[in-house]
Amino acid sequence: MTSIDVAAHVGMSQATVARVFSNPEKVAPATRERVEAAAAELGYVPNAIARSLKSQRTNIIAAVVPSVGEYWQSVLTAFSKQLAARRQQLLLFSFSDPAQLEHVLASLAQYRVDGVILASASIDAGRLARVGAQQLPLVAFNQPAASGVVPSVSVDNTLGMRHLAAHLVENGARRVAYVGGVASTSTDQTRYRGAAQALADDGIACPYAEAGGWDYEHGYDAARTLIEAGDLPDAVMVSGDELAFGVIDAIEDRGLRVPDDIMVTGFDGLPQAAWAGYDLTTLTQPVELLVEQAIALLLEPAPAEIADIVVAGDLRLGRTTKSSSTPEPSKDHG
Amino acid sequence: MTSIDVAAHVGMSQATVARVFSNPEKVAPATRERVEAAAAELGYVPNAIARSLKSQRTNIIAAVVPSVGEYWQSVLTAFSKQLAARRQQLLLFSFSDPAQLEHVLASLAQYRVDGVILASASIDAGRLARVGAQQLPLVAFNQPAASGVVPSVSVDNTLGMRHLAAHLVENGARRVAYVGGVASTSTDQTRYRGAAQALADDGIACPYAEAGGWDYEHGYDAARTLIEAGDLPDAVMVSGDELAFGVIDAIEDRGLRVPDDIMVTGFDGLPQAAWAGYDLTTLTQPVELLVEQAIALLLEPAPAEIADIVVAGDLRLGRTTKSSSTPEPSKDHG
DNA sequence: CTTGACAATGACTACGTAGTCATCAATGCT
DNA sequence: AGCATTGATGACTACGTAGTCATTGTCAAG
Repeated sequence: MTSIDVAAHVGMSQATVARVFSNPEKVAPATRERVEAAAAELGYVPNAIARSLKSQRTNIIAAVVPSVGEYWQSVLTAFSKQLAARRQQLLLFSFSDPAQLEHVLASLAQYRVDGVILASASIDAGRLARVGAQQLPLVAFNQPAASGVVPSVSVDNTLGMRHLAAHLVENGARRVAYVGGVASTSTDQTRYRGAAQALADDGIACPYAEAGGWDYEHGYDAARTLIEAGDLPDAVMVSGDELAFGVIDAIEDRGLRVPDDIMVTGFDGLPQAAWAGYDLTTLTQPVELLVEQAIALLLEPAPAEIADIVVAGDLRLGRTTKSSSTPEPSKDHG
Repeated sequence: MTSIDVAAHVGMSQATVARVFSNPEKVAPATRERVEAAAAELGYVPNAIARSLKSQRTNIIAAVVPSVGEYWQSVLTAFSKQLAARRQQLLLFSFSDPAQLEHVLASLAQYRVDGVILASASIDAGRLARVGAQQLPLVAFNQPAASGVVPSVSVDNTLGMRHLAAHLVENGARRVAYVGGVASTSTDQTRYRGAAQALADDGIACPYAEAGGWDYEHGYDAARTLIEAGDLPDAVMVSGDELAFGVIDAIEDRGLRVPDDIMVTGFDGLPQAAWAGYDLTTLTQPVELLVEQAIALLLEPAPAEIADIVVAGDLRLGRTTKSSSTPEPSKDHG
């Protein structure tokens, strides 16, 4: 079924049929109705492939997203929703191993998408620059390393961790440990920096331990190692919520209590953080807002210089830290 | 950059350049190398849009998936991975409200995708039939209602619930309540049927309570209502894992213990079910296998009759039910 | 009644590729 | 040497649409 078939059916030219679907206001109402009726009858639907070839716009945005992790899944959902509202489709390129990225980016290039969202902690600046050198609109999502190299949108990792650290110190933390995800990622680095700096202001050290991944299991294992090493901290700051869930479960499986023995903070603000079973103190990322900014950066005419949008998150207070309303009797001063 | 530009650059015809990228074995090695070198130099990448128009194959599979829910996210991930392995791309159409489906399916029709995966509990048979009437390959994923109407792949809901019910009865359950997700969905109906039938075989009733949704909050609220009504069961069977997490937290928030006071079973086998914090007894869906079957159904030549693949899941025993190794002293017989 | 303006429509073409067929050279065979 | 076979390549075209330009018809102003 093509526009030519419909045209033949109503005895008009293909051009008129095409106009009915692309510029309806340029067609006489009576004509339009006849064409629409015929199209419905014949089951004609415009071919987006052909339209894309002619118009050089696909109305498709590609998202390059890690295939694992609760956080990325929620981001993906937000993108899919907001793009749908803008009549754009989402072509998904997921990868589980950074090594696959080359291949993913190669196959991505074939589809002449209108823009690309690059969301992964594990792309280095060099590769980013190479991708950015191509013509197509691009935005890096939550990748501090991309700042200044390609247009990017991120939550303020450092500020967020500062808030969490301040909250911990206010509520009695004196010995703090940090559990990172993957030390080589800029996300991990900026988050740790925020935590370490804020704690240093209060004269508190913040030893870093790398979990080696961002998932529950890595968090669980890292916490177990930490506990077995003895010399327990009174608070653990964790680089991500999913890791933090593992940390909490490991602590409680060892018979210790959260927050009484050890306080725990996360980062991301996953839906699960609000679940009663965890009720995690964390930094909630304004995902909808971040996504909105990212899409705007892609679809609206780009500014002259490379945009670098950084948005602050919100502190979420849960049961995994003591609340200031029931302050711990402090040891050294009122 | 087009194949014509590359052809001009090496002084050959466009046809030869195109062949290098589509049928390399039909081009002399020397020629191929020259073309490839020129393409790399000029940054030429074949245009998938044009190729699709010409070849009438897009190498794109559309997935219509609800935008909410842990379960669907894991399914989506599996599809994206396995399709990538088959050199297919995934065009994502997500929707949060069944009312959006009409619009989603309409915009889906414009992209001449090679196949469609329809994954949602909330599509009725009538609509399914209408979609199936179109020409394009289609497979319904985990939608019992689709059975016989369109090709479909599902986990065996009824059998799975039978296993769970048997496990409960073996371990002392005598009064069982059922918490469903959305009663009007075929998924909910087939699951409840399995539970009710298996329990009826042992002379146990299984009153159904509808949570009204599939997420944590609905599970929490449903369990709270159940508890407040008094007359507590000794086991609750829940239609989905995410619901079950809410049920567990609600039970424990009321000071009751799982499994000692009330046992809980889920369904799906989400990653979180294995988390130490919940360690849920559930029916693990073989998602990778289901997805593999679904893709095969799409990409391989369809059989004459409408395929209806049903795969059994695996029972996962967690701490939310008592284990038969420590049997409860039975009340009426050995 | 003529002319200019404008609305509605049609003829034509380009978008970039891949498949069909034709052409031509080189090879193997009798 | 003559001929069939094979391999490599080029010319050409179709895929389905949307934009450009030309054509036709209508109407109002002069």
